[in-house]
Amino acid sequence: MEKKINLTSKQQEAISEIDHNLQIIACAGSGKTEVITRRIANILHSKQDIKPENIVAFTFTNKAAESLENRIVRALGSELSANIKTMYIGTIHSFCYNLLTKYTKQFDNFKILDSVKSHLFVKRNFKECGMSDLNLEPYSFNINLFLQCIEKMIDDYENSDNWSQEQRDVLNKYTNFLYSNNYIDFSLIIFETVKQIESNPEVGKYLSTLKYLVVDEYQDVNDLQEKLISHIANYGTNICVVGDDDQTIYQFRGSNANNMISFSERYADVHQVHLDKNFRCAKGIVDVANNVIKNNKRLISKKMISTVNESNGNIKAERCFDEIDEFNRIAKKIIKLHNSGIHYKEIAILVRKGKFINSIANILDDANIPYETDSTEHFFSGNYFNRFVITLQILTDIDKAKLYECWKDVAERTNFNIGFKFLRSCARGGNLPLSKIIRDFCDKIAFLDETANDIETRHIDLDGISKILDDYDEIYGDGQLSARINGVLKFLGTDAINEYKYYNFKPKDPNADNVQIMTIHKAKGLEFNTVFIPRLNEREFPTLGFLGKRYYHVLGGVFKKNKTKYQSSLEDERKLFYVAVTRAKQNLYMTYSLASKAISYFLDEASSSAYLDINNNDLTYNPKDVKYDFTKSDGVCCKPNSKNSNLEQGLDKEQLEYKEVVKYAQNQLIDYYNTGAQFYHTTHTMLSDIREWSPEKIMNEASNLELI
DNA sequence: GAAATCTTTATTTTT
DNA sequence: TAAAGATTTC
Repeated sequence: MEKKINLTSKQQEAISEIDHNLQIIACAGSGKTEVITRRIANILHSKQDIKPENIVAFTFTNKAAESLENRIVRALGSELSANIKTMYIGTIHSFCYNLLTKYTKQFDNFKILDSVKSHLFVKRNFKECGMSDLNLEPYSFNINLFLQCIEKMIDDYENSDNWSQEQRDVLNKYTNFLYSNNYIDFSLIIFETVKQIESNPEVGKYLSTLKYLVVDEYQDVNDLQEKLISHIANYGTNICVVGDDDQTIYQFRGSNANNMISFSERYADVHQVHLDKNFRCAKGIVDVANNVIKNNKRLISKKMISTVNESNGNIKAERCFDEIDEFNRIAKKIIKLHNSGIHYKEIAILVRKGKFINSIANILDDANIPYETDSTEHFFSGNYFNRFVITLQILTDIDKAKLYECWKDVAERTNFNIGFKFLRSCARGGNLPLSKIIRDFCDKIAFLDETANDIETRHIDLDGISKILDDYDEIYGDGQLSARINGVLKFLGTDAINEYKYYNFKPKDPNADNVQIMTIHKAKGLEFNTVFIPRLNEREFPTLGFLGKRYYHVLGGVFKKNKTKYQSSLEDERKLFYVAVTRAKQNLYMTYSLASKAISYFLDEASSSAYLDINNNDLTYNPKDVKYDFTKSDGVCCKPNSKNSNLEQGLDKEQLEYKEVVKYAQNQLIDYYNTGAQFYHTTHTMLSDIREWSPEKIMNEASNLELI
């Protein structure tokens, strides 16, 4: 957000409040980072005894930390920011890691297991980690499920008296085995830090030097993190929390908006400031967002106000045939916008589910629109991934022709021969790290030849595969080469794709002019001139969610009783929609499909805003040209007699079915199937049969009965 | 035509 | 594990 010269009185109030605990309730686009920045600058300017090292600022991500630090440096000027590095600006996790390594003997040279390495570590030592002691059936090898259980137990440790003895044993087994191998995971970092604060006077001494703590994105803090914050507050530290309970979107990780709501009750002497002016979004966009979020039961009442006066913005919703049609229309619209002078990088496509990113990317490829995404699915289906896999295979099964076949378009024959010779020598003996083998091979075949036209992709792909191989070798590096190759090939074939799903292999280039495709979660805190939100159908957004065996099925007991704690509700999905909408400065384009499920509730709710222009009518199609996939889920329609039916009660079967078929028809193939619905009602022909018919047949049958 | 049974398929992600 | 679609059985 550009720097605002004129501060509102509320912003000024927050910046000046440095003597009491402070809660800033900041709506989207309210310039909260600017306020935090200036407040910290204000502290350093007006309190001579406060040094940067007496201030701590928690951010949600490392990226956010970096940008906050840059802004503080700018705000302070060169003299005051000289020892800015002594101020802690970063995530809660790194803060805790620093404390543990600095103030404890036990953890002073521990390594962190991130989610990928945890996976590999547990896979290798599943018995020692206690995995076989939990009943994960029928998924006894679902490591993610096991790790989920561990994480929830750590979060809930306070109540461990209410767990079964077996569960306490499993957690002990897991932590002890990690610690005996000099590893710690992310949940344990905070857990152990809290323990240290409670017991280690050295840590207490350090905390008492902290005079100011600022917590950004406070609405997404979980209970363990909140405990840490309250411990710090006990040392007399001034606490300032900033957040918006309407933007809590990480409840599945334990984000607890109640922390936000009850802050002023739990902390002494709290001053509250509401920043309700949105400097980002045009009036219409704010109106749409307000009209949707008002359907949540909100405990902190507020109403966001747009201060953008130049235009009301363009807010459109469009009905499309299906998913692919939606993405094609988006591509067309992007070309139009770009021709009218909007940069690609000012355009974002925000999706509820990561799985759409790939097919959107393919369509943008076809339309020659440059884009950027950090979905790694793209990496695993990319040009070079499979070649690396084959190259690794060659190490256990020498096949020169096969190898040449896959590299011949990028390698000269002579270079290739040198590379092959090298691979053969690796296969014979030695124990080089796998990433070194691949890198050296690529070196020898001159893979990173600077004249290659896709040189950037080659660099990214080689870095990506190296990272995966290094992660693998960190856990399995002591094995025989052939065992490691077989293991890593298995990992690459199945688990790696899931484990690296949201990992950014590719550093973002801020100067590149690319359309941004990402999940809404990733768009938190960002803004774009134009935002597209596709797939606004029921059970897509809001998503159906909570399927599959979950941690509370495994753990049962108190975990089952409190399962809603991490479950996302309709209200949580609405918050996510709210976040997506408020990323847009000027243009907001939403699409939904006719040929799948019913229209999203949220689009319905948004339509109570006069600014939303819903285009339901321009859908012209020739039934002969359009192939509908009736084998897909039919959304609102399900068999009333089904055991699992979730249809509302209180209607008789016929009413119920008629209601459902009309709803189905309205949402799907309006004209033809509306007729189809009447036909159903009159003749009692099975709905499933009608859905097999062509539109022509329906029209024909219906006219025989004079239904049209 | 209804009921029972079988089959398929299941979010979001930071550190 | 559980929802919902598909298929079979009665």
